[in-house]
Amino acid sequence: MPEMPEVEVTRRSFAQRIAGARVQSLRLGAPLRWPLGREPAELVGATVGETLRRGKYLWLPLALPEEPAGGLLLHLGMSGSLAFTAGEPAAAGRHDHFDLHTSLGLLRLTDPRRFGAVVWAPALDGGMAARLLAGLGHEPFDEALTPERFHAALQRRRTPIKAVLLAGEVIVGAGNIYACEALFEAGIDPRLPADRISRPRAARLLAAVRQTLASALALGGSTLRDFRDAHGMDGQFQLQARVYGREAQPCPRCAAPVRRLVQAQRSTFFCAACQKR
DNA sequence: CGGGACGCCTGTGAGC
DNA sequence: TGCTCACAGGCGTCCC
Repeated sequence: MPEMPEVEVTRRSFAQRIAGARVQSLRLGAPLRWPLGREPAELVGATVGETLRRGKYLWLPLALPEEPAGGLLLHLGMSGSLAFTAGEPAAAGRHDHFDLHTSLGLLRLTDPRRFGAVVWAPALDGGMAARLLAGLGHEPFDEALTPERFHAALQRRRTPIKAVLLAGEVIVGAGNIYACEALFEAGIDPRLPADRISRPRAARLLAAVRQTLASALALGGSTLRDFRDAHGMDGQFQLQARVYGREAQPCPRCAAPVRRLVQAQRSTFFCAACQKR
């Protein structure tokens, strides 16, 4: 699934319902991206805290009686989704690779491609979690990320702006869909080296990223194939994508055909007429 | 070091 | 119908 809106929509759809639950058992399916890093039996009896999000990661705090708090860092990879169900859980299917049975219900990770991860860490800023989160940029709605700072960060990269957005080292959360959409909204050619973007255009891009992500959040994210929130609901943003997945269709602004090219091994969709270098 | 390619996996849809 | 191929929302790692 997995850009920031989908992860955040998922978080909101189960965080309140699982908070305070007592862990009863864990079930691991096929290996995910990394090993759990902890004996599952040792987590039985832990109390679930408030689920947080950092970038496209979720942090599920688990308080154990006999040791300082730790938790599970979850990532949904390309094809993962989480479901939280109270009551009688369905039997695990072939793509269900992590089950957290609790006193309030079952949190289940379904991930056909298994690029996702569930990793134990002693703290959000410790162990494996610290390593994985170390290089992340600002949260998109972090007010500390001013247009000036955004522009200054872009000035330090010569890579195409699309790749800079995807890398998440300046600003996290925009994956392939939203990076394409934000660049379209800002009228910026995805091939433009980041350091050639003027201050006013950087400000416009930052606003476009925020507006695109906010819009996707409001629409429950994008469901291209498998994304569902933890209630099993589809997202709707994909229905209003302006360029993503629309190769050869008319640009909604100028009617020129939307083009596709490959950058950093990923498809980029854009309008060569509206998006300027 | 910045920047780019690779690989992890499975599923789906297009084209033949 | 059945096969092969390209492609898919991410990201850590390795190489130059």
